[in-house]
Amino acid sequence: MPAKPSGASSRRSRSTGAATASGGPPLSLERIIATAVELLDTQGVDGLSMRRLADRLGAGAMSLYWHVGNKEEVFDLALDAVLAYGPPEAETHGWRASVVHMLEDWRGAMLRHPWSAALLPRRALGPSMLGRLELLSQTLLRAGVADADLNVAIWSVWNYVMGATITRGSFDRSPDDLEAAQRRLTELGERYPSIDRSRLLLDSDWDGAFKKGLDLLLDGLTPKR
Amino acid sequence: MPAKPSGASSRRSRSTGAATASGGPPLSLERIIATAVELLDTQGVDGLSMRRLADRLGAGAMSLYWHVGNKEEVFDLALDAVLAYGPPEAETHGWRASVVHMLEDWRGAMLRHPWSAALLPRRALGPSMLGRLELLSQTLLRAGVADADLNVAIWSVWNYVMGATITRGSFDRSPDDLEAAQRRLTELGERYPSIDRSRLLLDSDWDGAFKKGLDLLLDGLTPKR
DNA sequence: CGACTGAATCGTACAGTGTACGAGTATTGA
DNA sequence: TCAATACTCGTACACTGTACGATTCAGTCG
Repeated sequence: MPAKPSGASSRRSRSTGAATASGGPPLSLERIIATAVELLDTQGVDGLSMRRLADRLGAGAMSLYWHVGNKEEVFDLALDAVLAYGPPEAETHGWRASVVHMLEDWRGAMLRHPWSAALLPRRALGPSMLGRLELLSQTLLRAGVADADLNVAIWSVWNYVMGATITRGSFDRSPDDLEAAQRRLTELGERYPSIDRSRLLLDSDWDGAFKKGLDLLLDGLTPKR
Repeated sequence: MPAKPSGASSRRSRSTGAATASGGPPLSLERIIATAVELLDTQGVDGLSMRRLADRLGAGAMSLYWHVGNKEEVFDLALDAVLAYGPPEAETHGWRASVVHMLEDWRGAMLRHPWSAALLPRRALGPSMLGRLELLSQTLLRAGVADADLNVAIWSVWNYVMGATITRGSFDRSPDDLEAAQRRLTELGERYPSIDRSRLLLDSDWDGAFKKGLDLLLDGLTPKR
């Protein structure tokens, strides 16, 4: 029985060259995850199957299991890859700017990869998310948040970003779909007059609302001086 | 080719009696959905398969498809059943109380059925949710929110409830799991000192934080007098 | 009574899924 | 040259959603 790396160490195929005997470049964790992200981006969560993933890599389905323990691990790694964060080299001015930068980058990443927002809460926190939380935690402390209030503050921010992004992502369907939904609403106008009239499903400045709400939230969470 | 009801009309089995020939009560949309909710509650989203559902109903798998178009419809109907809302008969005092009541009821329902929170953003809005949104909309208008601010206000509240509930639900795993996660964090203490020290993954007064944040949010959204 | 109709149930079959198992191959080190 | 290691992959199994068609049953009409 061979020793699967799966969780740790080796796995890098030094220079085996040779490729997969059918010409393509050799398998590797990096390539697998990159292709998985591609597939997820184009086909959605249900579009990712081990066989399709392997096909796209020019490999047999079972070959993936040398590099990866199971499908869930593919999700975890893809999620973590997409959520990686390197803070900007240019020194940011003040704690507030660095918090806002990280959060908007986070949100941006989830919107670029719409499957990620819905997946994130269902998987354990990976290194990328832990790193972001650590940064957030340190920055809030630096901003003067008391130890006792820290957890509440962190989760408030987390909840805000997740809620806003998941919702927005779910309304990112084609305009046709939305129009259809709104039309259905109008047909039942007697039942839902108010949300029909306000065109709730159609007119929403998501990005503006996000920034505004975030400012308010940060104001409320940090000590007023 | 028989005419499937699936979306409309008939479907009620008048008094066919006879049952399923194997004794159980006859199939019906109500029974199917009720059993689906049971299954989802006990086995989670992945635990619901058409065959298992049919087994539990003492029926053949394909019999379900007389009452339901496909599996997605089962999800939609289960979700809607679980999220139904009848406002309290006792007249509530003021708009604020009625908003808070509806939102806490909503949150309570999602926490009682943990699969629902993660599912809700991925499905179209059903009658129950539309009804809740309509109520929210009318109440906010009554509270003095301007037409132009209405959509932003509604979505802010929605985002808040969704974010808080999805996150809390995802941390509702067994205490053992959480302990393990925290221990892993401590092992990597050098990497994540701050969130390790604050025991972010363990100590969180979700319910208290929810109520507090909601109050703040409503304060910010409604016009100050 | 028999013929007919439509509602409802269900068995079989098919394409697709994740992955356990074990055989196969290529590359390395002794 | 031999053995170990790293890696690939074919086959098989249990399970999924559901298309299709046969079957059963209740009720109505002639």
